[in-house]
Amino acid sequence: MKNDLSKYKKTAKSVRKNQIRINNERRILAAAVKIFAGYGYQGATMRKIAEEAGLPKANLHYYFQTKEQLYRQVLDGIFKDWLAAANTFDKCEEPVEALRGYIETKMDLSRKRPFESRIWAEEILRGAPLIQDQLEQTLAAWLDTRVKRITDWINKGTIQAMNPRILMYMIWAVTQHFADFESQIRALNQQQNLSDEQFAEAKKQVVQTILKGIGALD
Amino acid sequence: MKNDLSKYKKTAKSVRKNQIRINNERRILAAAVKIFAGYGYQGATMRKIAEEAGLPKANLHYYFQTKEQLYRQVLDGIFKDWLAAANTFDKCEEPVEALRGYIETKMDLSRKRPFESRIWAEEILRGAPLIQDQLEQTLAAWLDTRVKRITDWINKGTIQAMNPRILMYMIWAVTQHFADFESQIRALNQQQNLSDEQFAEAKKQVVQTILKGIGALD
DNA sequence: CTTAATCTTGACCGTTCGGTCAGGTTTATT
DNA sequence: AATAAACCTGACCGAACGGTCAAGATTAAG
Repeated sequence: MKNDLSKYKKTAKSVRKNQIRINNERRILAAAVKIFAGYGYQGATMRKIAEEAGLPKANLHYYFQTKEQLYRQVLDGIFKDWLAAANTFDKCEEPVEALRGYIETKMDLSRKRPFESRIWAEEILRGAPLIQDQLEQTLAAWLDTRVKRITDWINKGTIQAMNPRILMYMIWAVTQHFADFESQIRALNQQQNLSDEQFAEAKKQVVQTILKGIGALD
Repeated sequence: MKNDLSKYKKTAKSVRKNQIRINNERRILAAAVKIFAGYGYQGATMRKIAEEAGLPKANLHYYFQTKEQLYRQVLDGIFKDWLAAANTFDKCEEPVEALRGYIETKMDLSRKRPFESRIWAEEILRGAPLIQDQLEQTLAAWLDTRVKRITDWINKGTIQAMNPRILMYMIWAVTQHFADFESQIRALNQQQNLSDEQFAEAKKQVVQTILKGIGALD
């Protein structure tokens, strides 16, 4: 009992795009993430992305008009993941639970999707030329909400007095460091990436240090 | 009673270079720091650096043969500052003193020389193509020494048991975040860079959180 | 003053970049 | 089967890149 969309020809096509388009856009975006993360926006070339995707360069321009548009779509995807990582934070009532969940989620994101973290980092490093608006509006509003929750905890005496914004900056800094500075950590770890065990230890220590540091533990 | 160097013509010239050369190399390096930090290695162009330095492009190639050599000299300068920041750490006997001094020094470095921090960050982000050797040798040895000191503190029971390397990663991550992610912090602070007061507050909270987090305070 | 060394620079070069396009092929619709 | 829409791609383009060079200007040395 499948939906009959035949009578909505054009509408259906714009909503549920051709499978060819869906597949190729996905392939190109995946290749773009890899190349942008590895070389930076300027260092990445359409040719490299095309090679990674296994498509001719001209084909990329058929699906994405310009390099900048392709880059923007990559950034948009990353931004959504960024915000979605806060679900754990919002679900929990107590600071220990909420912050532990958020830190762990951000650490897992660094581990599983380091490319995205590096693209984000480079964009910010360059002064956020393409996502400044989103930072000032969407992210600022997002942060305000969480700051209010943390302020409530402080007022209730569950955690010690502090500046909630600086706490969030610290959490972002530490968790994303394991993706963004991976090559430095590798060089300091006998040229080996952190093993799963080492990363689990790092995650535990990060949670412990921050939670204890704000007086939410012990 | 000044030294007579006239009879050491060539030697003197190679040791104490012409003032013209000294001045121009300094100008070019200062311009390079600014441009590399603002645009990244690939995004920076010799023309932009030349404009910033107020010199013709060909003149840059007279003092620095290639863009890569210029970039290498910039990186070398940053690396030295990086290591020198540990002086405070080494001078102090007690963990609270030593770590507080090191964290504060690194925070001040982020505040006063954000360009250098961003160049370093981008180099690591790209996989440290030019400084991998220095990371694996000089920085690894530097870190080993400090890890031993922290391990001593742990064995003496002055601070709680932990992985000293992860502690250092956390310190680096947080302190450098204030330089590397400055544009993000600005967007979340009513489009204003942190004031001196706000930065001082951040510095205090970072020190407090980390020291308390590792059980060195309270 | 003479001469050698150093410094300066506009013009130029080969390469690579992002992007375009015409014309062919495949897929979907009737 | 016929037509239209969507997809594919080699060849090409102007612009900008890092780098070179020859010839002139300035500085230092004897």
